[in-house]
Amino acid sequence: MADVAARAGVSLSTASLAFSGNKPVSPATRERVLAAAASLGYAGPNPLASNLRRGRSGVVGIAVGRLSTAFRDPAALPMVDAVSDVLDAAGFGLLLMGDDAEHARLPLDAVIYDICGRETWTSYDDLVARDVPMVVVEGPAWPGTTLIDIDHRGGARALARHLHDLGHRRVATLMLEPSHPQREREAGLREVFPDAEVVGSCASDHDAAQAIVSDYLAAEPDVTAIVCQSDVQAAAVVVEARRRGLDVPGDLSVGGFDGITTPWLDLELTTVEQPLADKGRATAEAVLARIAGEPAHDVVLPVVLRVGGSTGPA
Amino acid sequence: MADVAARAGVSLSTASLAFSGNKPVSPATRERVLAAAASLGYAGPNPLASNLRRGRSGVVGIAVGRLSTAFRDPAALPMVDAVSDVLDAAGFGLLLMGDDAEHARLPLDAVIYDICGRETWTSYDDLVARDVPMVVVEGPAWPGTTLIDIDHRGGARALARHLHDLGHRRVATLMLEPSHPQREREAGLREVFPDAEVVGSCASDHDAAQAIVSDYLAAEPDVTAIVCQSDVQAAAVVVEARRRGLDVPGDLSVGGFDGITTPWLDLELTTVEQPLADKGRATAEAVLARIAGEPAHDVVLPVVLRVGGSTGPA
DNA sequence: TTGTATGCGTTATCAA
DNA sequence: TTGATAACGCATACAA
Repeated sequence: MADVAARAGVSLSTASLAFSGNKPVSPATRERVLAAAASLGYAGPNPLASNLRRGRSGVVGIAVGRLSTAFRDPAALPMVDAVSDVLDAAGFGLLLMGDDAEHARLPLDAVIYDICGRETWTSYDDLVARDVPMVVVEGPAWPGTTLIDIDHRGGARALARHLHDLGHRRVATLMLEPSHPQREREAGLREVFPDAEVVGSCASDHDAAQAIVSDYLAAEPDVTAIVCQSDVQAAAVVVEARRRGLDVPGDLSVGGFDGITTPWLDLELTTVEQPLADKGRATAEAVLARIAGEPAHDVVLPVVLRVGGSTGPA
Repeated sequence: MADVAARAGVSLSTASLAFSGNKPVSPATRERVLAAAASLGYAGPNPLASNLRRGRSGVVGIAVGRLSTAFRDPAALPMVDAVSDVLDAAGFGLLLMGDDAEHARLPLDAVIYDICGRETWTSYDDLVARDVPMVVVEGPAWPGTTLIDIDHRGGARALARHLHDLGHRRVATLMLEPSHPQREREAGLREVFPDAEVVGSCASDHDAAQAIVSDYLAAEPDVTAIVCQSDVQAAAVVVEARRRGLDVPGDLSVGGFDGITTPWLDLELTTVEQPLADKGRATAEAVLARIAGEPAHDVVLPVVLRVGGSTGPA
């Protein structure tokens, strides 16, 4: 930049201003600086130096674990997309993080924990030590973090009531791995069906869910409905039930969670629809606030029951 | 770090070495430095300063466009996962890039273009100007980039021959949007079926594919097989064919591309399996080589035909 | 194995 | 609107 400034006949600081626009520069000077840059093949301020001086990298980490696990469930995508949109607009980029502490050496302005069923993250302590702002999606909230959550319990309760209204009394549930969302949803379910049987628990993965529910249905259980904790699980239950000759919802009602579309099924799932994009936007806004040093309040977003064709009278 | 060094009674450079391990430091000194750091709450070298000094950020961009588009097709995930694994092990992180030029201000050591059907990226010129190494996945290769590709044409040809061997003569193809992979695959198909009819073209998305093929089948075309350019498309064709009362593969054979699993179908697709993880690893290795200033050679990976239950005698 | 000295390329402060 | 100057926090060449 010094060369560019010299070539343009201005000082280094003026050249810097011409690029950053942080203070007014006369159009003529700016023009000369840009021309000098072009003729010297200078592509603009070096991001590394700029980062050091400004104390900011423009990089926000998002901890999702393994991609093929995190994004196997389509419900994860719209949320991350929304985060990305908001951060992009503010000039920040999203860096994918696994859960190893090596990331401590990366220049992160903030970190998002998109919990995905995890309970702990080994990088937490490191980030606290470095004063890196953290935003946690779907809890649990740790000290110093901002929490963006949805109303798991209320959603689960609404779905349970819907089934109860349809006359169901013997209900089972296919759970996610132990986590804050799972515990909250189970609590909501048990407000209506205290004795709901547990089918099993697995990630939000078609194969895993189908295998578990296959074993369960083979034992010819005495239930009229299965409540799942994700639509991917619910779709797997529908597929498996049919494979066993059961009619859905005639013989078995199936409930989901998330509100994604399942185009490969010929019915729409009854599900608890969560505002995925809103969740992402709220997350990104909390991140930006924390980076700016402003306080960020926790958020709990509402969900709505969407009745489809996978549930019917008991 | 100066404070830590003072506290430990060593020089700044020794403290630096104690943290980086780039030169030998006596265990005793190192111990004292680390203890001093702990007692002062110093979490290790500031990444921003370290980055400037070393001329490297540890951040590698990956341009995939919109996440919910790029990762809607499960085939994209294992590849990115493999990239992430290799880069992680080398201390690099993956930053998701859309296609806007704002990313020019981010500290990127290299950029991966995971083409996903795109032909152009607006950030290319900027990155060239900044001398940022670029690796392009599935072409076309631009000047200065390293190309990691698969044998699209050979795979498509093998699938076409398989159908020809089964007696098929009237074959149609459902294409991806215009792109290097699509053109190569079409060329492979036409080596065997020069007159293959075009069903249409769309992204690798279930809904889009099903809509297109629905219109096509409604016209009761005179074909015995449909070759798709992704397994997601192929699954959609199977679903739609059955919805119309056609037996697969009795009335219609369907071929795919990618080699993913489709657990919600009760048959395995006949498909061209590509080495997704190998592709990711090769990509990451090319990135690391280019960052290290070493030459990186282009790569073309082989594919294999995997015969499943979606194709049968004409 | 440790210490001294220098500069990485900016941006911000302040004065002109 | 512009210019002089001082950090930003570290890693390395070199000398000891």
